[in-house]
Amino acid sequence: MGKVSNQIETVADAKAIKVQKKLKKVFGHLDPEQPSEVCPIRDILAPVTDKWSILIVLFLGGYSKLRFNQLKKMLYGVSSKSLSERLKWLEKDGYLKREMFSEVPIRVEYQLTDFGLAYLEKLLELTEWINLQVPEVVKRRYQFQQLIKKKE
Amino acid sequence: MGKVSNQIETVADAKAIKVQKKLKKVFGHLDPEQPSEVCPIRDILAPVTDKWSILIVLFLGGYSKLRFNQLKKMLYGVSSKSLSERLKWLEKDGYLKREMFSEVPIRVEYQLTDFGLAYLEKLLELTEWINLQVPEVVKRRYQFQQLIKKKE
DNA sequence: CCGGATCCCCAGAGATACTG
DNA sequence: CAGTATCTCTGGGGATCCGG
Repeated sequence: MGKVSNQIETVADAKAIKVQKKLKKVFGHLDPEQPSEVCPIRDILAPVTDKWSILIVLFLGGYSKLRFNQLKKMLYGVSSKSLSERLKWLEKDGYLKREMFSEVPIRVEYQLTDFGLAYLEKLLELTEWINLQVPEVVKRRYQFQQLIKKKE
Repeated sequence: MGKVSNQIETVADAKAIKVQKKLKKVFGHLDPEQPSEVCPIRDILAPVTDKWSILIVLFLGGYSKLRFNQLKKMLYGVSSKSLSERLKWLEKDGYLKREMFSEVPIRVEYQLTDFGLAYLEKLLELTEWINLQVPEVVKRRYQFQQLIKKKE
């Protein structure tokens, strides 16, 4: 039994070592004392993995072009301020382009760039996977809640 | 030229239609008036795509088991409160398991579950991709900043 | 001592009203 | 219509405390 346990540990450790190599590439720094100037996760990825940014990219993927208020309706619950900020950020990093038409009333259209489309692909892989996991996660949350209740 | 333009639009639209089909699966509701009870993005995915959660999963992937303060050092900048909350959330949803050893001093180890390892795989795909994009994003941010300065 | 929990405080998100 | 301005207030960080 100890042998089996050891084998399992070895497999897990071998896996961990592979991941560590990838981590070094991604972080550049695994030493917290000497963080690299730009952390891919903290500075590049995380700012566009929040709820609104993900929804913006997915909906722009699904509709090609969308106006400000069209997006706002689809992302029900978002404030003008948050939507505006998220759009500005996504534009700044090159995920989407903003086109303004000086008509009356004014019209502004947002559309994914090639870079945005590449990000969309990654997001679709992630969202399709999570979609399959929803029932299990909901179940686990419920079970966890029951455990808390028992303790009280 | 109009013809070329139309072709491009057609290609983009065909792409959009494909994405729309996937969106319907992921959202369950594309009608904001009738949002589904559980939105995979808002309720299941987004809570674990924040900066700290991503880093936690990646580091647990790289080290198999980690104690609270080990994690805290690796995630330099995180507060005990935030780390504690994120760990609790990730445990609740089944990404990791928490093992407590009633020694003196107390020892608590965190380790990814199979579900957590599956999520790790998805995160690695995403982070390896973003890692390749870092230079371009940094460049675009700089250029955007220059544009703002010019306007001022 | 370690792993949090608690309290306090502030930046940032949200709601509302307003404007080019 | 597409945002800003303003106010509010919650969520997250820092410091401190505490049970095991």
